[in-house]
Amino acid sequence: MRLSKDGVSTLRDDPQEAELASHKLMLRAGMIKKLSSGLYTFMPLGLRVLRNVEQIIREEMNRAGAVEILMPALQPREIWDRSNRYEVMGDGMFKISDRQHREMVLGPTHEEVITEIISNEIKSYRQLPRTLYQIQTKYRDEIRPRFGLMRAKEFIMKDAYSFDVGWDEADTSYDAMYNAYGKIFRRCGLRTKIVEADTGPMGGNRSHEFMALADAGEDGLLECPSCSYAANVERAERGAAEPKLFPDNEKEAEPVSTPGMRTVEEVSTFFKSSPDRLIKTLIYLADDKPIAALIPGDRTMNDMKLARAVGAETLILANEQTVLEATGAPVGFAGPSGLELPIYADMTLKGYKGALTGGNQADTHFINIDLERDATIEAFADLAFGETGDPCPRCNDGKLVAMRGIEVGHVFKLGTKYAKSFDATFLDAEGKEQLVVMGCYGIGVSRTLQAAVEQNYDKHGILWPMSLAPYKITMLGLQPDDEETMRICDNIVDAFRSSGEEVLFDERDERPGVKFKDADLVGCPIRIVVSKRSLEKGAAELKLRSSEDSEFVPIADIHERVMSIINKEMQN
RNA sequence: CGGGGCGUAGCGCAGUCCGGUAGCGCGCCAGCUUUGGGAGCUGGAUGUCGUCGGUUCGAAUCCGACCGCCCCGACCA
Repeated sequence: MRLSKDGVSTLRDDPQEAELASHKLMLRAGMIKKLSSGLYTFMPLGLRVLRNVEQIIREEMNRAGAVEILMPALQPREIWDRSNRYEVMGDGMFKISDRQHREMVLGPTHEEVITEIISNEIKSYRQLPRTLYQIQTKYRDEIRPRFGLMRAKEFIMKDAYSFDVGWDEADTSYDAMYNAYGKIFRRCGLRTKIVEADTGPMGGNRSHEFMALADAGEDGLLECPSCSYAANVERAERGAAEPKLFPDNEKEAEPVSTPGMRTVEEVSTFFKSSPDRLIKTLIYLADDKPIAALIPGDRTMNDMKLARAVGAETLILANEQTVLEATGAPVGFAGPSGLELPIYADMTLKGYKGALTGGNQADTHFINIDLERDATIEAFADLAFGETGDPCPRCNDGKLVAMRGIEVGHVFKLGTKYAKSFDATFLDAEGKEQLVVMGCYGIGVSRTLQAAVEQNYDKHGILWPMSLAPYKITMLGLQPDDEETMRICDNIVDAFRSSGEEVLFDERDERPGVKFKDADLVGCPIRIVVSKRSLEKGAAELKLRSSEDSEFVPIADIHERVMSIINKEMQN
């Protein structure tokens, strides 16, 4: 590809719209262009990277025994009614209608379609197991699209679906995908962690997320360095901690006037105490009934954990009015002592003595609270988000470490949820009708691309892994006016082409500095410079994007030399 | 949905407070010089100042509504 006429345009300044390094770089390098919030065009270079990710996925999916198909993005409403997800997905789906006023949705995912198709297709246990996949555009009406390709309204996804005769057999299919995912992300040059995850609205009983590690990631995860435990922070358990005793822990509880002291910060400053000495009391509506939930003042409540502990279908934080009715005090002064509500306390509060709580009365807090002496606790449970330093739930000596990641893949064991909705059954060896057991497996293809940038850049631009680079080789011809230089460049390009490698050839009438800057920005891993200076030595200059050093290689050797670098790199 | 910020040339921005008919840098076009890390000089083109309405002799600037983009998010017990 010749740079002078293919319309690749780079930007010198960071676009105002972008915040994340990867987002800025993709825009600056001309890989993507925004049409509107959450909607992006893949420009020539970006599209080539996307195709490389897709190709890696196809190879590993096929190797794992999955078969590619392509389903419609546009789907009739009825199949979403059958699985009961038209309501569940709610505003997360784009809903449209055709000219007959028939209601349709733009598919955010394809469990419904695949199960509908497969329910007619599969009749006998002899046809199982099967795993089908597609690479396709998905549509989700995100609450807040952000960070370019990271969270878009329209994005490219690889989704796979497995069908098995039973639950144990489904684990085999699950493991095959799990292993394939590991290979895919490794080949994409990503550093990932595999974490236990919640199944959420998908349903099912086993689930892992593949997280590309990045400080800018939207997801939190916790890992134990001593054992293999790793989980999404939404789900991560914590090991038991030592009970906390604060000063004056044998004294009687006593009300103290705390005018206007509502926040943890205000109260702990007022009492010259650490925030964890204050027991935060939050009022929730659990299935429309008020409950209280307690956590240490320095912790954050995990609503999902609380809902599970309470056994509630719906859980929302109470509004000011409800708090006033339930506690007799305005927001900021709730406490467990004397509270006539079911009280759920975080497990770390067990044995808390000498603590501070709200007084259930305006401008009042209690000191010297012994939680189990001064309040009636319905249950102690793991309610708060885990944090760095919390004990590992699986091993004795481990301390959890928090990190952030980008969710690039997610695998679910679904079970029979969709099979039931779509009557997807087969006859087993005894001639009995059985429900197929399903799994589903997603990779954010376009997100993976951006995650790769987020993990591989420096102050000059992108450093593409060899496997994803839009072109593995970029060649700069520094004297485009010089016939001899151009002839040699063309020969080099032709030689690589006959080896199957297209070269990004910068033959623009630009000064050398511009070409160097753009080459660094675009981030092709191998750079060849052909110039008068190099030709005096009968050589081309070879430099890797990842290295500071360059060397002159005789023109006659450059092809072989570069191909060996590529081949070596691509084997990893 | 709530809170905050921003919309002025392809990109990055000034001008808005205090109304007088639009500017800077980069990029683009032409010419000359230059040619290994975002060149210099000269000349030039490019704008419904987000949209609609209002106030005014006069609006990028003041007022109102709307639209778009970005960031944060029940922060509170």
